[in-house]
Amino acid sequence: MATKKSSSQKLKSVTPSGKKDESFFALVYDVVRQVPKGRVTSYGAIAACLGTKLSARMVGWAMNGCGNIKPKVPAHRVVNRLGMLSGKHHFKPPSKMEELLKKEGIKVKNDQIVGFDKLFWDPVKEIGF
DNA sequence: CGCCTGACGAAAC
DNA sequence: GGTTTCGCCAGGC
Repeated sequence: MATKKSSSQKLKSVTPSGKKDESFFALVYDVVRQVPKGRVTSYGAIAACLGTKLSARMVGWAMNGCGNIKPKVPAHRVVNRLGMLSGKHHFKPPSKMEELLKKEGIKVKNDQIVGFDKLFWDPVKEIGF
């Protein structure tokens, strides 16, 4: 690759120049895609990062097409504030979510992320909004 | 054009 | 202290 990842690539909302047509749906996908492997985040954190913290529901709702989006969105890294795999039931194979998380080094016990507190990845802190 | 739903979150009871 | 309900915002029918 010619360019080597320009250091911190802050996507910060998709506003190239007034082209926010992507709806915040794409924004959610972008943020989730930036989640490092072995890390997890919560819907509310993403929502807050986008500015819609008033409605974390929209974030999860945006994932409605998680299997319909172009680049694969690691929706399995997104869980609710409790660290529970709330969206696992929406995956093609519900167990796929735990499998992916376990593969990344994340332990899942009883549909809940073990050490969610340390694995928690805050987009607002990393991206800075 | 209007009602309902929706993978959360926090407050209220 | 656990359970329930409302609230947010936006899209789908």
